[in-house]
Amino acid sequence: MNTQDLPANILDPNCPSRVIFQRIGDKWASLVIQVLGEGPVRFSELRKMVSVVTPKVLTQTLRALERDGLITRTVHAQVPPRVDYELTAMGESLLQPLSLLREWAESHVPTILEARDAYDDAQDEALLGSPSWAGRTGLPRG
Amino acid sequence: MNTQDLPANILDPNCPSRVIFQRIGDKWASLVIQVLGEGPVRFSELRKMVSVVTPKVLTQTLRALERDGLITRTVHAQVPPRVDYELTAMGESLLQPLSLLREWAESHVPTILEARDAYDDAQDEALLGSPSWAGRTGLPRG
DNA sequence: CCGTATCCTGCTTGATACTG
DNA sequence: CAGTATCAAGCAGGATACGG
Repeated sequence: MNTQDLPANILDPNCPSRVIFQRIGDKWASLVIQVLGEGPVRFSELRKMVSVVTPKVLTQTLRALERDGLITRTVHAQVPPRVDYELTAMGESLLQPLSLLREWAESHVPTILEARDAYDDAQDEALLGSPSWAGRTGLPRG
Repeated sequence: MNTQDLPANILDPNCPSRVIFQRIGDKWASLVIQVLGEGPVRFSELRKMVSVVTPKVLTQTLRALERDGLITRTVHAQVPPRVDYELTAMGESLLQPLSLLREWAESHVPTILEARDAYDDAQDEALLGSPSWAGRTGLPRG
């Protein structure tokens, strides 16, 4: 497998590479990964850190990540049950590309938000033809 | 704006950075971006390259990317209509983090697929207690 | 050629309640 | 504490048909 593969495969929805993109886009998965990037965390802690996600959804997320070999689940046989989740080596290796993406996001999100506002304004004007009425938002572009 | 922001914001589902992750996870958006990375492409070409996606869905994807300021839409007033889509500067800047992610995916996907298989096998055995029967049929739990 | 208009379906997400 | 079970809602994605 070389990295010079023709671009045809990345256009194939069946391309397994897509599974990663799915995980990234998953509402909670990427959050969990980044939290676990700082060390093992137990279930209840995870729930608290990731703004009160319901246990069902968190479990689904964790199971999916475990199935993909990105995290491990360790059950401590104790009277008060304790389960720790931790990144695997592969999971940790995902931290870097994820970080890069997060950095890109943080630095470009303001521009994106402005672009959306401008786009929506343009749509409004196109529909009405008369932008005489005062702008919706107090945020002019530029 | 430093990059040392407390990790609290990345855990907030309201954090605007999430919009990028959503786009990445979008079924067609990241594909379109990577296709457009090689130059402007017109609508029908895009449809062919990205394995026959329906026009509605492709339009949705393109509109969303345009609204975010990641691509531009250029209409050529011709007898046979011609519309070209092209990455903006910001869109191009997304190419690199995206590429990194794709490379990570391509190099780890085999391991992930193995992990999934192992996980599913373990589940089957846990349920049955007797893995004597030959390998799965490919369909876990009809 | 480049879309829009409808209608439809499955999956993701979640609220709520219950168990070892 | 760490989940599972059940039910319900919303929305992304898509099939099909039609319009500028």
